[in-house]
Amino acid sequence: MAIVMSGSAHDTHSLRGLPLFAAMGDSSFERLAGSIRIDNLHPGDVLFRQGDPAASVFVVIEGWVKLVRLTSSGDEVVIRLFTRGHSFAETLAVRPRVHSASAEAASECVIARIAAMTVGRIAHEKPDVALAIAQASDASLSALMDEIESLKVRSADARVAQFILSLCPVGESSCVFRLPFGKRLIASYLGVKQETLSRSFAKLRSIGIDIGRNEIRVTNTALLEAEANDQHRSAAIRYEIHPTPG
Amino acid sequence: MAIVMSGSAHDTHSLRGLPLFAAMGDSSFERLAGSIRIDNLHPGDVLFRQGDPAASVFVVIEGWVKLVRLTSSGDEVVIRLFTRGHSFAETLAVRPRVHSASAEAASECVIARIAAMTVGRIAHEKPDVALAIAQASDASLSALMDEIESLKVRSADARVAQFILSLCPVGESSCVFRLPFGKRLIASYLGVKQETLSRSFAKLRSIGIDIGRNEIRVTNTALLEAEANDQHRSAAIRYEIHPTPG
DNA sequence: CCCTGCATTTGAGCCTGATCAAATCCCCCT
DNA sequence: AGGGGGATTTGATCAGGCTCAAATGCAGGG
Repeated sequence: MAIVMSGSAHDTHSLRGLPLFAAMGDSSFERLAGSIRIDNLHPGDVLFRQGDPAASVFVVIEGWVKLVRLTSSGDEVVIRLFTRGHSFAETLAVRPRVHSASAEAASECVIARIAAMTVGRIAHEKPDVALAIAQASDASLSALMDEIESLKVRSADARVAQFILSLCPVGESSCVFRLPFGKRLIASYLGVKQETLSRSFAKLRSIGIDIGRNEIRVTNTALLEAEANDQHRSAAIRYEIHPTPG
Repeated sequence: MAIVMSGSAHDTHSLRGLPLFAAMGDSSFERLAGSIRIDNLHPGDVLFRQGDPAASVFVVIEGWVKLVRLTSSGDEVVIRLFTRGHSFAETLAVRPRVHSASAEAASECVIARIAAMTVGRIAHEKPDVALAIAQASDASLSALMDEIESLKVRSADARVAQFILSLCPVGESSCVFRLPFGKRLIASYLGVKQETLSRSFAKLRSIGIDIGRNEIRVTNTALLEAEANDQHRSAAIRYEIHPTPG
């Protein structure tokens, strides 16, 4: 389970498969590999804070990292959750800049970290590295767009269902797993209050989703999927309901 | 006003200042310059559709372009609005992919377009081009994060105020300008219904913001800013309100 | 100048999700 | 086993924003 600190051969090999690294050539990866530092983090450990100058590029190997912003009114909003394979702060390696959000471990986790300067220097020489960065940020872009779409058109219940669904292993019609982090965090990520989240969970129980303190049991993924797509209110067909008027 | 079609010297010079191009070196820009095509678009003109394979990289020179997604239930959500200087679909030049959203002119506009293959080819040789792409996508990332934050914590009224504010020229304490596009679009971008938007506008009238059919008159930017930050409900101080309990 | 069609506004009522408050439940420590 | 203390649930109520529906305003065509 635990991955050894300091890049051993085994680490290096498993990193190679993660999107950011998979997108670059062998020689680029080799050059980078020597500078990769592996860290084990505990929930709450801070990777960087909003306003800090960017110092590293990160890749999540195991566990979860939350990206949060402090609002002017003092509360924190979760912008995004990163897990296995996700990289972040990659684009900041390109040109020294300040982080526009804070990152913090949301669970026990293992992350790879490379000094931004190193990545930047190599990226300036090897286009494939720069392109890998661009590719990774494209993935982020898509993820954020999904989130925006969700926030704009889906109900809180649907977002909750969608989130649980995203935690289920793909292809399984039923599954049991544990929540990787607290419900407080889930609520903030989904943009709802904790009480609302709790009530949402309660509703899900009626379609065979059982949410305990730390454990989730899904008996039928298909039902969950339907819920995530807002079945019930707003039937899909809205236009063409008028019998030819003229 | 109109910029000449087909890259004349003048075009090239003005393009150079736009973020995407400003971030690359002279020689890279020169190579790209020959492949830039300038297009004049009318509202509704489609640049690409969700699902299309990416063919070009775009930069808005003048006017507005909307990035929209079709939801499973058939209605369209505006994900983002691009205007002067914004580039999009840059990251797709890196590795041929499919667009995850559609882009369409939201007003009369002028855009620069470069074949994705050309950009991709050059980016593979010249790191500064790849880096310029990464930088541009970082800007997009920030913008999307702003939007997410806004959707999660701000009220509809605050978002509306914020939007109007974003249209005001910076540094002016009062201004008059016209809406670049319809209110229907604004509503969808802000994630509210048209009726709600209309009522929001009505409220703004009480603080000196007059919204006509096409024209907006702002008498005091500061008031607008306060509104955008959700002044009134939820006063900033929430903690430490208990007189020492023990 | 009137008419028609569309965009926007306004009204009334409802529903989702927030708020405030209290009750439980768990985990962990002693 | 007993007792915190935080996390979660539940209840009651409120309000922001949506829905349905109708009125009004504006622009182009005849």
